[in-house]
Amino acid sequence: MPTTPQRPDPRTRPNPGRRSERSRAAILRATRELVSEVGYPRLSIEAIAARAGVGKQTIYRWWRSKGAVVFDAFLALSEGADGVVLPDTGDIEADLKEVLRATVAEFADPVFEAPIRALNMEVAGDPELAAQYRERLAAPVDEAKKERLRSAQRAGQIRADADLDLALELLYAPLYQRWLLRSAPLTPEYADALVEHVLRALRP
Amino acid sequence: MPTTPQRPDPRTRPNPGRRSERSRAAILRATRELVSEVGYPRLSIEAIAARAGVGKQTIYRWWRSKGAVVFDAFLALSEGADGVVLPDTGDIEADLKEVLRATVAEFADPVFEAPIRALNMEVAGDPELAAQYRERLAAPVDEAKKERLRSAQRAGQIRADADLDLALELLYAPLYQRWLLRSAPLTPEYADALVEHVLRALRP
Amino acid sequence: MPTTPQRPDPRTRPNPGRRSERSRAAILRATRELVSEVGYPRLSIEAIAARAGVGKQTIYRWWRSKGAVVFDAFLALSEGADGVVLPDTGDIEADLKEVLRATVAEFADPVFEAPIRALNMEVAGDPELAAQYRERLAAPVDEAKKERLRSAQRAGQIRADADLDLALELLYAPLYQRWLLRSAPLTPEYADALVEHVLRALRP
Amino acid sequence: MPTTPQRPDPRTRPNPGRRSERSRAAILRATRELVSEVGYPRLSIEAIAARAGVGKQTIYRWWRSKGAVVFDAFLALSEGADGVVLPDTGDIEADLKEVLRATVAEFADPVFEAPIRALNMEVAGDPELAAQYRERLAAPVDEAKKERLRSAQRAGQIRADADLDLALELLYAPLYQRWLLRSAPLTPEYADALVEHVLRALRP
DNA sequence: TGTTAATCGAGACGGTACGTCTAGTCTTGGC
DNA sequence: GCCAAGACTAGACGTACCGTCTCGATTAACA
Repeated sequence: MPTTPQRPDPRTRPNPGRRSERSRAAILRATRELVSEVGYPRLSIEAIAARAGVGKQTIYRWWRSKGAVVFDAFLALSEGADGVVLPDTGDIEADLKEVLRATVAEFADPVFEAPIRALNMEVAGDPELAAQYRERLAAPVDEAKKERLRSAQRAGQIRADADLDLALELLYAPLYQRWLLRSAPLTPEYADALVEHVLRALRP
Repeated sequence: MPTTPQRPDPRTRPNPGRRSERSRAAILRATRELVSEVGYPRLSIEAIAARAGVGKQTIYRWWRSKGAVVFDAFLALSEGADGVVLPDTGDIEADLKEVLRATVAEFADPVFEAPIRALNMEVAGDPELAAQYRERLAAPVDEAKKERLRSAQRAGQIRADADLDLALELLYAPLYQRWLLRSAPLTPEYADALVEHVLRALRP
Repeated sequence: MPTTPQRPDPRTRPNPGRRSERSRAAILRATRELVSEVGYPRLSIEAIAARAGVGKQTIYRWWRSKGAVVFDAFLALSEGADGVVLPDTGDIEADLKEVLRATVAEFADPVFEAPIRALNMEVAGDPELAAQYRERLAAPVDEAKKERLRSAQRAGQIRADADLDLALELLYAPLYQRWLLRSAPLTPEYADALVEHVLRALRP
Repeated sequence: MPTTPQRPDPRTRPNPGRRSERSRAAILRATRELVSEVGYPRLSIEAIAARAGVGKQTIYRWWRSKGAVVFDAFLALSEGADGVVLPDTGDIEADLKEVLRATVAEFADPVFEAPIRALNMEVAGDPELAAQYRERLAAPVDEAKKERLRSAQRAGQIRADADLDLALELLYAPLYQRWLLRSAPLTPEYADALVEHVLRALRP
């Protein structure tokens, strides 16, 4: 599904039916492959076009920048995960530890690591992409997380007046920072400690 | 002071006295100017060399990459701030709020914002630079912050067994993340709320 | 008209109609100007591209080397002189003296001298260029000269079994050598003496 | 022995005894090796200095240009051949054929061919070197050749009033031209034909 | 014999140009 | 009118050398 302004929505698409779905898929696929192979900074539009068997203009026609292509390429992967729901065993601490440990594992997996890092670097430098990132990737996941926290509020495990946005940041930002800047090792124990500290701040 | 492997320490420097201090200073100065003028992604080694009145080889001789030059350029600025000491009024909450509000203000200042963002993007993508970053920029400041937290521990305002590294991350990572990804506005009130929440987790 | 292997013939041209005639002409024109201004050894592809308002790649795309560009630049000048015919008054000695005196004059003219010398130095060092030189520049002129010698044979002024290739060399090589190595002054009298000696060797 | 203006003569040498003969020999030796290995156009002063274990300045101090070094390097080889004498069996035709066949063989030997060609290209482009070339390399050999022709004059095999300089050019220039421009194959038969034609022009 | 000044190896310096790569635009011809 | 293909201008990349300029460290002549 389209992401960039040029093609923001399948229903609004300028020339419906004229765009080659074949080319679009080939471009995104080539982009994913190349990011894995050479890394984001060495990725070039030339190489994408060549790999995809596509004219460069076809890329420039539909995407604003290299970052936008990469964004779409990996957005396409996470799409379909729309109905994200976090586990809810009734024990918020156990559930959060599980989720954060999963995140730690994801960050450790080089297959995911490279493109996610690329995406984050690009997002850091491009406010427009950042907005896309929030709307299309972060927001749905964050909403699911907040829903789990609300459930904990109803269960009396978290203060009723807690700022859930801040709570999410307290939970995820330290992990994110360690990963992005490689400032310290990311371990399951770290995830646990993080959850324990944050819950201490959130309990009634 | 030197940062890159090629010139790791003035005392260990390969050919002491042979390197032109004049050129080194001109390069770092030109780099700072150009980052401000055109931004990091549009910064080129060619332009730095031209602006500094220096041969390109002189840059390649002493720095590994564009990122390394930028790093040194801004490192040189923060140097001299070696003996960082945080305010200590005896009230850890008030002191932390002041410090975090100052950080928020710094991130809001476009003069600092652009190069720091550039540096962070570069550090995110280059493990070697990341190590330099931790050692030379982050470590001294973090140590000062931890010293203030230790003082609070002695005053009984923070638990004696608290993990201070984690405490620092809880305080700063959410702020860092909001700034880097522009995921939400950075306000003094946010800084206050952050401090309040984190202290709740750390109190005895 | 094309010279280099990459574009050997307008009819065989790889992508007919794709190459920019405008750029090609600008490049050859700029080359001629620059050879005159700074001389061949100081001629650079960078400068040609800049003067022609052309990307460097456009030069590298269609020519193998600086020498090849220079070759084409001056080949383009002599083209059109395809139907060279030497004077034929019936007196072979007078006619040859006239032609060799003209060659002497040409070598003395600094406007022609510089590029021809550049071309000869390049041809001396590059067998491929040398082949082009023979085919496209030397051959037609040599053929015209041999035709005049054949006419003299028919008139009984030159032996019927004379080796005309050798005859040409005897006539022109001494002149060429004096010019190239500047081993002695080139004068009209020298041209006359040369003709007289060579004809003595060729007469029946 | 010195060649360039900076060191024109051992007796006039500015600081007699100060110059390192060791360095001079190493430079010329390295130059010969490198010309053979990479060819003249790819020869660089940097490489010569590195190979010779010499500072670049030591080369620039004593030679005007790359061409001057190469010139000296190969001049040193032919020196000692001062007292060149051509064979004199009494039969000028046989003797000249032998000498020209030897020249043809020399031009065919790749060991000699490469540096001589390099030297000729350089001499063609540098009038000052050309003068050196004439004085130090060509003159002695030409004098020996003319001496043989004079002997033939005395023997009545060549006209007494023949211009011997022109005679030499008629003999050697065609051969030189064929070799330099690779305009036709150089064979012993060609040498013979050349001698026969030229002698026909010179006989009484 | 010790002084002193030129030469030496070494290599950093400001530069120019190389030949390659990519950006982003434009043009052609096929579908 | 989109598409693949690829030529175009533009300009940065990182490398190779240029010729000049310090640096000490020899080193040879003179004092």
